[in-house]
Amino acid sequence: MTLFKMGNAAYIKEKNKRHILQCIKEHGPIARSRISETLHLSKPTVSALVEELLHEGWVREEGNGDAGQLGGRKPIYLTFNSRAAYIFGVDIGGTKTLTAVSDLAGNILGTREFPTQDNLQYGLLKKVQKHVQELLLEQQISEDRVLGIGIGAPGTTDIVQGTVIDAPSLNWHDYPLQNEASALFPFPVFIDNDVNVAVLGEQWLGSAKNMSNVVLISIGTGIGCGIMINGQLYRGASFAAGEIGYLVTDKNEAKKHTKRAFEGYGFLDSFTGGPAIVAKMQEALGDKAIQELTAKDVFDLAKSGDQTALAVTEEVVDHIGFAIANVISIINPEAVILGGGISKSSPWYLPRIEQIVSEFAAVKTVIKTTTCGPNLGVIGAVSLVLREHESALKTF
Amino acid sequence: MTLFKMGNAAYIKEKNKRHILQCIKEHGPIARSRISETLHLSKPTVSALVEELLHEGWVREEGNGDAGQLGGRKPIYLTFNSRAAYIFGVDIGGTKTLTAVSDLAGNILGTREFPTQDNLQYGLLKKVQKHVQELLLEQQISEDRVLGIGIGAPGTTDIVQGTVIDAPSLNWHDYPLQNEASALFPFPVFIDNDVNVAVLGEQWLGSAKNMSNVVLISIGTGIGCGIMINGQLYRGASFAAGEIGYLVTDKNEAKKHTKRAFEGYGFLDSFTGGPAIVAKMQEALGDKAIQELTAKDVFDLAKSGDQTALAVTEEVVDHIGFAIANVISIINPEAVILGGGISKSSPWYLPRIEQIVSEFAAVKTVIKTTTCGPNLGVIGAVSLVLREHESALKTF
DNA sequence: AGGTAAGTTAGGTAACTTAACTAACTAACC
DNA sequence: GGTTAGTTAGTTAAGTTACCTAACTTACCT
Repeated sequence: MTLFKMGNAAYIKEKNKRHILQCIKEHGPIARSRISETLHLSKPTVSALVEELLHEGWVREEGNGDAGQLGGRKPIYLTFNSRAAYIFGVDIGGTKTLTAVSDLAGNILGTREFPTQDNLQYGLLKKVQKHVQELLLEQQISEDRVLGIGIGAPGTTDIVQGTVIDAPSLNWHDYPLQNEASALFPFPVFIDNDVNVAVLGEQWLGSAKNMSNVVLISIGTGIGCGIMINGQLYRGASFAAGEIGYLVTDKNEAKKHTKRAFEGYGFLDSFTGGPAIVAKMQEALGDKAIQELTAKDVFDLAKSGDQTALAVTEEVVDHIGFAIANVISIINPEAVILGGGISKSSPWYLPRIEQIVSEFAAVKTVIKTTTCGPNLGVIGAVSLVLREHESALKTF
Repeated sequence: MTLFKMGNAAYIKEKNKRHILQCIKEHGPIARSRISETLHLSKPTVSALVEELLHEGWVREEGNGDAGQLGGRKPIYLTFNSRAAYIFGVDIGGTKTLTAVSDLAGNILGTREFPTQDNLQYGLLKKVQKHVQELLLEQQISEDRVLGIGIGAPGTTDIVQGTVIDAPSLNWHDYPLQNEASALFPFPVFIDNDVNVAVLGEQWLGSAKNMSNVVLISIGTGIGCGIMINGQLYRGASFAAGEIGYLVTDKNEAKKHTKRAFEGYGFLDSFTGGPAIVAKMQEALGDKAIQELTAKDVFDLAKSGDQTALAVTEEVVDHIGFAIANVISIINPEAVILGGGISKSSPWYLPRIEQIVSEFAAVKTVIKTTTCGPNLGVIGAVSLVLREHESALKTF
């Protein structure tokens, strides 16, 4: 990839430049003089690098501030130009695929979506490409102003090879997503697992803002978990970190099943997965089985007071609670964020999870729900681009 | 701590110097010219920095190598001088406290030990200090040649405050270990949890050599787990990462107990802890209960074929197996290393654990046992000093 | 001798720093 | 109300440092 260089003067200049840009981004309107103080860089250095940043469009001079009480020249405020470049985020979900453009601050400027399943055969990426072009036109953005496109895929993803190892809902196996996408877009493509992408989003603009160690647990079609450690996404030795669908929360139950029972999915999946919930419910209903039942229906029934549904969902929530407690005992995150489909009805089951966690986890840990809403996936994908993109400073 | 400086020329020089030293350390006897190639630094730069390293004693010129087939000047081989400085490692265990001196390559040059419990009241650190002085004398090492002393403590450790939050076996609660020790030694003191220290050791010189993502599970008095992620120790948001004594592997069993049952220790501890094992065995024996029974006795009995002991230990091993499977599903490490007291009898129960892991964990993962032997603790403590010590280059 | 490789010397460049400057403003005094 | 002193923001100029390239010496092979 990028040439291995480490010790020359250019490296230190770029590093300082990055720091200055970061400082302006974080500390809002700020004067050169203040940057010099906080970053322990000399005033001339800051001025020179800011000059370049101004030229390159990353930064704007935004009017003069007031002078201090004791007098002195007015500071010239610098602000980060979040419109210096644009980023595309794509959230490939089991049901729909969302495409969005955002500025550098994560403001979603426009979105498009289409049903995933209908377009699987014909070329899902072709459709995304169409939406990207529509959004470019709509928002009057020129291609060379786009930093890159981030894609979150619902399955294990090898970000080194750029392939989706396994995404059952899309029937993708070792699908070279990054290569396929790179052929369609004139800017860099970054891909990752949907849960990983979700933590990135939540840690950037959601309820895990600025937390260095945080875990997002997504409960939807399956159960998954994205882990951030030391402010960085942790993917594991073989991109399988956070596969909590395999957690065993009941060893006696587990021993009853043979290996076959879990082929392709884990112990916990067989209790908390959508199909499993429906099956359990049907079994409990016996001859009163309902046609076309979904997991959401079961939860809705439970909420409305149905005793059978309540028993089934309580069991599910219990399993999830213990799984979360186990994650906490191992990872000791600052907070656990709950996301995914079921997180909407969180007020109902959150107390039970909190209770289990407070009783059984090694440390008291805050449990929150996502705050990014339905755009979490695309926001995370955008964040992925910002984090992985090496040269977020190169002139263009 | 160390002054915040990042952008000046001195920084890049030190960085390059470190890289060169690292390169010599790793790639054995190596010529300046080869360093220049592998590190992409110019020959004059390498020569200048090597000159300094020679002066400071970190590096030695070790005879000339042979010239190449096509002729040319013979290379001057450089080797890392592992005797440039020395490090002390202290392993405070529940039963004994080991003190060792090592060189920079991790060679243990001498050790001393004393029973921990007998010296708790009188001043454990005073005794360590005595042993350190003895070793300095014995090995003819002058104080100012010592980089630091690393101490592994059997309990949750706050490495920022430098305190041991809780170490039941020593009756330490918020004990300011680092401060207390710093008062006794004329060189820097570094402290950490015994399990954390153990992974460091195992990753430096043991069976996890050079692995970036690895987990060490220690089964002794309690069960604990040290986690390395991206080549760095991961301690968690509140130094409680890896508290697998709290993992719940049987939610129905867990729900039977009230919170009180686990006060201070976790669900798994209540099945795999020494006292728990003994209690289970006595219960199984009924009126045939044995006086003065220890957990080790139970395992020994099981190994000799005692049916009651076999049943009890099998249950314990099962719990441990599922706990390890859960750790793997969450962390996805390159390998899991088993350590601690019981790891000696590993050939006996390892197959069962491997079976559970292969059946229930999300990914196939190698399970190994420690290879550092009884010195793992002190080697880890030495490694801690090497890793935490910022200025492993400052002249002295 | 001619070729090759290791390591050194000399000169140039690029980035930082400090010190001194200009610019712009407040406060206070005559 | 005008002048002067003090303060802060940002620029200019000179000096430092650590890197690089290019040309060299040393030492060895055939």
